[in-house]
Amino acid sequence: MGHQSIDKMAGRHREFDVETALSAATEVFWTQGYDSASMEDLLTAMNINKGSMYNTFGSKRDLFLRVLDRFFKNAQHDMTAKFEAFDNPLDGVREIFRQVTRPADVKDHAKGCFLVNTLGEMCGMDEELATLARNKLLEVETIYLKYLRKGVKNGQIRKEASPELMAKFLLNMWNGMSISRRMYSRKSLEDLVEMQLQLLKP
Amino acid sequence: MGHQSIDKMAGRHREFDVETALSAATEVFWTQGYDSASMEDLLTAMNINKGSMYNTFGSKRDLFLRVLDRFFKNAQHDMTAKFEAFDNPLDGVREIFRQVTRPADVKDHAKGCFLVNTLGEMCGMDEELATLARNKLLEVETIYLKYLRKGVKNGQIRKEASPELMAKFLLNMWNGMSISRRMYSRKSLEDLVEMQLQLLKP
DNA sequence: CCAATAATTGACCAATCAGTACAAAATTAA
DNA sequence: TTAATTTTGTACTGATTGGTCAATTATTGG
Repeated sequence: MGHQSIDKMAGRHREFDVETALSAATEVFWTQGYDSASMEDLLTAMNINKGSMYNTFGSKRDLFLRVLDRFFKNAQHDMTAKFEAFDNPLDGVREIFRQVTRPADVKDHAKGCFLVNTLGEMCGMDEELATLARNKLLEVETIYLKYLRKGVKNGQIRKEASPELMAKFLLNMWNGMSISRRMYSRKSLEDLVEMQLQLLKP
Repeated sequence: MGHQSIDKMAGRHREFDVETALSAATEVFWTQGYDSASMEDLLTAMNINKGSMYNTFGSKRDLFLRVLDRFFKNAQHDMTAKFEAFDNPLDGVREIFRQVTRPADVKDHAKGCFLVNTLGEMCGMDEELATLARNKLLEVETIYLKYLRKGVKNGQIRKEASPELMAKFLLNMWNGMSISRRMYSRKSLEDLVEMQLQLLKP
């Protein structure tokens, strides 16, 4: 069966690029959610046929798992890169939340955060998928924690509050903004970020 | 056709209580979301037949509109009552967020906030329903604003920040906690509330 | 008692859902 | 060239979707 490397393998070659297809599928799942995204929507976006999809990915659910995993790994890298680009973790946080206040495409506001959406859709419905999304969000929290600790040491982050709680606070802020961006102007979102960041300053 | 008062009306009487049925439908829509809630799920919970439902409410969508409206009016009353029960608006806010940190039923954590869920599910998919949920959340914001202003006058709320921004902040906090309650312990949620409430204190 | 009206019931409907089956096409190893 | 293997394309499947319809039942006013 499928999922093999292309070299030294008998049989017809795959005609589509898996990464490109996963990227297209991500867009569909992200904008529509898991349930509302139909196989027809997905196949049209991925520009492949049913046979190719089931042969390569297994099922709609398996495709979603691949998409979710790939999305998270990218997010993890982006986030870490943003923290590493600044000496002060506060600036890293600002840069991360710039995705929310000033997204590349204005349409991104309606999409929100893919992990938050998935947790919201699946919690109480499909605990396996909910747990997957929840654990990835908790990994985001541990990234916050790492750089907050560094900032506390350097006197850039207040040391009166525990880094653990401040990390949870940042994730809660992210969760909130993932919803609030669907209702507020850029100015309000920016004001909201700066106001809340006060809680991290020494 | 239907929707009439019971007195002075020819024809068979309705055998079910509309409020009870709406309450049951609310539970289904709240836990499953609009799309995932099937007519079968709804009819089972409401304990009525298809004909009765379509005769009384019109369609799945119309039923949802009734449910959403009824839910919001109840929430509006509860919220106002909680603010009115305390002299200090900070205590009103604490009482409102107690729904999140200490819900009547632990299962409520998975349900989150019905308005937040609806905005999340519908934004980018069904703008009419999204706008409905968004506007109701914005009405929640104006309730916060009213009592924050009162608190500023009484010296209970800090006057350095604008009440408008603080109201947005509270709604953002609500949005965030509606997601975060699906991943954090009661203790963490309570710490999160108290930490963030610092931003409102004089 | 009868006509009008309205709620209930369950059978029915077309559309859509995720998923399968299988033949045709393309590729490698022998 | 041939056998083995894999991908592709499409027709098909059974289940479920929201919604309709008409017969039945219950009620009111005349």
